[in-house]
Amino acid sequence: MAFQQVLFFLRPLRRRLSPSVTVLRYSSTTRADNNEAKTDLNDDKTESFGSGSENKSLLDNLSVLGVDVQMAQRRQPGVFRKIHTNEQGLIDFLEQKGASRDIIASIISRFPRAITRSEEHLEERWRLWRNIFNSDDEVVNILNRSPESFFRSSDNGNLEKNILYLSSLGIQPKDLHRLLTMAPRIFSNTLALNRTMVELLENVCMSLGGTDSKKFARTVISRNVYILIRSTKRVRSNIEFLLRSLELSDEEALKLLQGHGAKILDLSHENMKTNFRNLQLKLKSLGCSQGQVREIILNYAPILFVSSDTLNQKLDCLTEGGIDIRSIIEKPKLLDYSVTTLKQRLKDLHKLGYDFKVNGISVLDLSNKRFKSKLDKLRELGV
DNA sequence: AGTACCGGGTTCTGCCATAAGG
DNA sequence: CCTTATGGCAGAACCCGGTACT
Repeated sequence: MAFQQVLFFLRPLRRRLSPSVTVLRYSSTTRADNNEAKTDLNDDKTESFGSGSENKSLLDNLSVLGVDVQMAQRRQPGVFRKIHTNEQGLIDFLEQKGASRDIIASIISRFPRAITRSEEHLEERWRLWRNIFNSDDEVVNILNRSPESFFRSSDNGNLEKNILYLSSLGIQPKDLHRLLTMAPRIFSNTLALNRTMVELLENVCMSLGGTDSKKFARTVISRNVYILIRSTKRVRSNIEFLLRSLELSDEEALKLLQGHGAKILDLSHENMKTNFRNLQLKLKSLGCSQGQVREIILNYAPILFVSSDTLNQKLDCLTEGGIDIRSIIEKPKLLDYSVTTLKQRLKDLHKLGYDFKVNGISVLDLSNKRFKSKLDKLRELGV
């Protein structure tokens, strides 16, 4: 560390800031002054400034870059009382990976502790991420989106173990890529935490009489990449709730959880219950039985993802548009589409005198492109 | 050719609480 | 007391198109 720090201070003054920025934001002191100041402070044997005082040169360096120092200090005050920081190393490192200065400033603003990571640490962590990603650009993108996911943990060994562990479940590189892209926090979880979630899934599988619990866990995780950033408490309550309230047989449960059911396992538990109750009430008001509530969920569980208000609106516009609720229960996937889209389609079809009773409702469940060409064909035939 | 079935893409971070370590 | 590392939480859709089937 000391050696690293010395190198940092002795680094030749490469002017990285554009002159205009320098003029605008950096008036009285120079970089050399700052370095000198820091070198002096380095002789001090303490690791941090006294309570309340902060590293002035660090603040200057960062504000020159365009870091929102106020925000950064509010988020992680401790970083600013440290004597040894590696902000220039981090800046150089990220710049060399293709990050713009704006991105770097934004990263530090949102996760200041990033500047405490050493050169070796950064190199190693980047290397591990790059094993999964195809380019530095992809990594930069994720860092810009979620600096915390990359920088929160200082434990590269754990990161490596996570990758090995997930691979050992049979998760393929393509899916690892999806996991790291969509839920990068997974890789900063401790191995133990990830393992706990996987074991929860495996236990669920075994308790349902499943034979390949690894495959079960792998499938559920691939279906819903957010599972591993949720608490086991949440996922467990959701699974228990679904099994109990739908009175699923083992086979039904295994099928549902490895299919579209996986999508809703990361819902907040209260939300799942609320949406479930609402669906029950709404269907009841439309004259449906409990069995039909079960049926609609088994046909497409992600309708539990739709908030009460939105779901009611969708069902209302469909039933008012002359669609039998029973056909919705059979093909609930069209509830994926927005209220706006559904209304527009109903209007278009109504104009053409489309009869849902004769022709079914699957016409509503098409991509925009397909729906348009379908409309064109109907017009040709009809007129 | 038209339809049914199915799976995938997007971006889901930023904050707080607490344990761990000193 | 301080810090860092880590777990957990809220909030809650919409759409596209490949391909097998008919």
